[in-house]
Amino acid sequence: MEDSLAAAVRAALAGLPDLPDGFDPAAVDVEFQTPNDPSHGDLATNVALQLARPLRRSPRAIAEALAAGIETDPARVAAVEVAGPGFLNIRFADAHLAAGLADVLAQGDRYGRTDGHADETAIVEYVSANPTGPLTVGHGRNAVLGDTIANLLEWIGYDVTREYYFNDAGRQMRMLGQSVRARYQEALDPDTPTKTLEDGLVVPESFPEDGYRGDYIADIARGLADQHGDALLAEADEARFTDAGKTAILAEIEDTLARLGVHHNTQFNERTLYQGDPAPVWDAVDRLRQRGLIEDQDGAIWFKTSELGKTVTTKEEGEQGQDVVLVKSSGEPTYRLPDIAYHLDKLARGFDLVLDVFGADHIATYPDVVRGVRALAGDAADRIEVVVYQFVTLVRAGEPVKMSTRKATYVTMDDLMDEVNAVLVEKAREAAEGAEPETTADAGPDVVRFFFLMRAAGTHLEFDLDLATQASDKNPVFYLQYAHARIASIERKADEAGVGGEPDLDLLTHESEQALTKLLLQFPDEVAQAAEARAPHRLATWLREVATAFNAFYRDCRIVGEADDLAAARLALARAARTVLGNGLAILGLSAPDRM
RNA sequence: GCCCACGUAGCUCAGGGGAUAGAGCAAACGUUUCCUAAACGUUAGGUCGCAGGUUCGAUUCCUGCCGUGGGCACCA
Repeated sequence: MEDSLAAAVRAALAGLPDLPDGFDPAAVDVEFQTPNDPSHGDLATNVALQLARPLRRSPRAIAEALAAGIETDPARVAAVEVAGPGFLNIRFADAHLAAGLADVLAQGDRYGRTDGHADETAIVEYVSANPTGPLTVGHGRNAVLGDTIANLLEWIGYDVTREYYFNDAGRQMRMLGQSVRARYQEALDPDTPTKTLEDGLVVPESFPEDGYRGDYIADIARGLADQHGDALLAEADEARFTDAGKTAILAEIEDTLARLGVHHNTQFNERTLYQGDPAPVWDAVDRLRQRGLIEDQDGAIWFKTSELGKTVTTKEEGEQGQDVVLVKSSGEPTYRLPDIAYHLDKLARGFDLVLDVFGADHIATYPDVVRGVRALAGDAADRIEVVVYQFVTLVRAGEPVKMSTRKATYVTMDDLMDEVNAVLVEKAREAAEGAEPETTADAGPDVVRFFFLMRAAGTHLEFDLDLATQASDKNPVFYLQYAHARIASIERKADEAGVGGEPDLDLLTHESEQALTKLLLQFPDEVAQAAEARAPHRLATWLREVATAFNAFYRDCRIVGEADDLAAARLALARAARTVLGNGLAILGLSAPDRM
């Protein structure tokens, strides 16, 4: 619709007399917006205001000439009006709305999909939590964002691969193994000598200074003790313990993600980057070296990012170039090297879009990785894109909870979902006056998902546990779901009453009917915009408008009990609204209940 | 100190070069003989952090300052 209107505007422009030399009407970018004020029509363009200077004419005069010269399809456009300083306001014809509505119903659960990126592939990397502990609230925001962005990309045509990258090499994994091993010794022999850490925690003497302190470590160790007795004490290194820890923790993470409705197609193990001949990481180093971007110093391997424009500014020395370490003098790579190799791998797999979702703590690190990739893969590095989200601050009893997996001061996603769900079940029980409530579904995931999705990724998210659980029945997710359930209920009632048959959509002339219809027709555009911006919260915000518009329609227009033809038309509109709400909820990864 | 993000109603947040800046919660008052009241309506609430700049037009873009959070290791 907007494309054809833009073409019509350009055609009208071309027909204007006395155009200045060198002015190309075909090159004018005609943009439309939906006015906030319905009296300004259904679509508006400010093209006349923008052309005032190049055409050296008043915007109002341009707008009037365009309005007079534009040719539009009377079946779709009812009026083109000039307003204000020179806006061109376009009003849809009723037939356009009826045709659009029929299209919604025909497409059903595919309505909203567009093919702007058909034949393109994308890989979205998200969660990628190291298997050193349970999934925390911070990981949860990553998981939900990544999963939903992947959904959005699919809806605009991408063939999407959802990947989980495991940092299963390096120091953290060794630390995990040593932590498990220490707890294993303790499990076998309660008299194992202990020490007290800074924060007062009493641990076995062999427990590493910054080991992982959560109870789950002791649980895993106890499992090993039960299964193997003291046979593992003779193990030369901690590999066996690392493995046991990793396996157990991954299984737990998988369960939590499944509960959240988050899935991946592929896993990528960091370890594989060190395997093969040549191993991808060392191959990357060699190739960087060939380009003169490597310098060996103090036994470490440096990446000469200074030659690629990286600078650091200090008060004493001003601005100067800065290099970064790829491999420490210990022989152990920093995160940068495997990350470079990993992204090269993703590009080599041929993806058109390589999207990473990660927390604000990575904000300063990815440019180094991209520099490395660009040095070796050239402009293909442009396909790499990053969605950075700010951390979730958890507030409990008015106090911020500082989260650290290692120190075991964290709230897990499961805890959070359990807590939310428990409160909801309790409320449902009260509402049912002591009887068992009808619904027993786990509401935790929907509430938590929506909470994470309703805000822009880049904003700090304060999650007040007390408030979130206390006010959880006010959570806007229920507003959307309730509207969906309400429509489903109406459809059941209408069915019983025998409402149906081929609807005559031209009967939908009520203000509330038209307002709702216009909103529903925006859905594909809203999805596409949210997807292009990698911004799920836009869809979440917009869906609320749909629910509100439906509630207004519900208030003003009855279905069951009205004349047959009108009832059938309204039922069709209600069904279209349920289609949009249902599809929107599906993209956000939320359930769309038929009753509540 | 340097880098990044954010600063919009009492609170939590949308919006974004354009016409009168929005929503939810909280506050006050209403709506149920009728398809789900988890709903709907009305009222009240604003110097869009501050100061410059660009522009026909800035809350939106740019610069500086202030505030908040995060990052600035041969940690990831």
